[in-house]
Amino acid sequence: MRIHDTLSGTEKELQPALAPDGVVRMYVCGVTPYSESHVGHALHAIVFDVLRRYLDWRGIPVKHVQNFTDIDDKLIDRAQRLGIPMQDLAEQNIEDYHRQIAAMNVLPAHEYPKVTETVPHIIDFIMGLIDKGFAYPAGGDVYYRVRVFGGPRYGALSKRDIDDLLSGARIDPTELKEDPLDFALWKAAKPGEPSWPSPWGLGRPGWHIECSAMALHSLGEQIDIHGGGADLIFPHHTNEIAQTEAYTGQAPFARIWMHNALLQLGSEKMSKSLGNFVSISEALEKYGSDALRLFVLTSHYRSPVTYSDDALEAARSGADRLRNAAFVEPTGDLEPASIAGLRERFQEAMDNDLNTPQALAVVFDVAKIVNRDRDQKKNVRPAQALLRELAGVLGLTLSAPESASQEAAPFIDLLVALRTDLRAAKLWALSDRVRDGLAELGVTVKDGPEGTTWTAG
RNA sequence: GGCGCCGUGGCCAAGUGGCAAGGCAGAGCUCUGCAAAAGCUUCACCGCCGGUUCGAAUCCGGCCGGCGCCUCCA
Repeated sequence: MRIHDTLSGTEKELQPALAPDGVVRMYVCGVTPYSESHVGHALHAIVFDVLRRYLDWRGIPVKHVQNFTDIDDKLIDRAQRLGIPMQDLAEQNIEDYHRQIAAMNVLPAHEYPKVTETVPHIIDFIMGLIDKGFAYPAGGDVYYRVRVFGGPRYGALSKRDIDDLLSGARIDPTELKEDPLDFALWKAAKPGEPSWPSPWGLGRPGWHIECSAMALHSLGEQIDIHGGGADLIFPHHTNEIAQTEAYTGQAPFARIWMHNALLQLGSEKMSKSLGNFVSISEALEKYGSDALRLFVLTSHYRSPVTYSDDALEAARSGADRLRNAAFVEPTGDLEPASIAGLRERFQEAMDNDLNTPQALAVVFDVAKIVNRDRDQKKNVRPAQALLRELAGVLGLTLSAPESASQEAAPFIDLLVALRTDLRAAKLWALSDRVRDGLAELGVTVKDGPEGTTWTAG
């Protein structure tokens, strides 16, 4: 398959994998767990989950590593304000993250490294950079020499000129940088901050070094795919390239840099620091997992999407349509309609830089065939099986609505049976009263040629 | 200021040289006691202007209108 690579600006063929075992090495930058996850993180998780599922489906083995940056300025600030240890706060939010992505049917990564568990590797990494002249200690800090790495090479990912960056460089008079462009690999501890011993005294890792160290140790010197949100292109991924390529002497660090566009809310980017976010749990409660996924996947991962209730409701209706088709009673036995070519169309779309909107169009086409076969008394099983298979690659569950309660089911069955008798007696007013009453309680009753069915939820 | 992106039917969104996928919403019909679900039919010439080409939504130039990033951020 082909995936757009941010560094070259072109689509690149994914295979063959770099590693001799043929396993695709995929490192995805995860979250800084200082607060609840929002739907922007959901989009990110869904995009890489779909890539992962698709590779699985194609039989391409993949190792997916996603980190938690659990040492961070905001984490420290917030923990201090709450009066709890930084690690406790991080763990709470990491647990929340795992819960939310599980609720979205996101497959867990194979590894979830944390900075707090990587500090020794990070220190080794920084020492290596110092040895090679790419980094220098100053005070209790250690900085990376951007200009030694090289301007054009440093600006390549973000397509910027190093001298333009200079104007935006953050200048903190307490830092002892040789050059304003240099960035911190290690920060000396301030009073009250969590810290770790190092050759440069007590301190903690800077923001970018953890990912370089984790990727190196979990996946190796060169990897196939490095992913993350588009907001990480600069400075985070830019600095990762500088660190890793300087340390290993190997280039490129990642064959494909894959970035998802950011989710917008109204016209503003949804962001934790802007405080304008919708949490994942909120969205899931309102619309459900399949609707959220459908919303994300109806646009291409590199196009920004705007979160809105209208869009989510439309997605929910679409999800209902797919689910209905998946639950059509497979009673027909005439020769089924041909589904030839649909699987290929799906694969072609996905191969083309994960074109999920086109892939979804195929899924909807399959749903249409299911419904048509049903209406024509044909065997719907082949189309239905394909529907479930392809929807599954996209991580859609198409699961039946949650039954209100198992205890209620026999009573609902009884009411529905009673209503069937009323209908047989053509007592329409009474039968409608039963249906309306059940509807108010959240139970939908449908009369079909094969009898009456009901769903709750 | 620098870099980049976008403008396709009522809404969302693919398509990036050969008569415009899909979803949601709407209309008509079919089925149905009614309803729901479903099927069939119907609904766009692609921001504006110019150019290249046998042919452009798709390439080039200009204009108008949105937006993102530029060291907190998926």
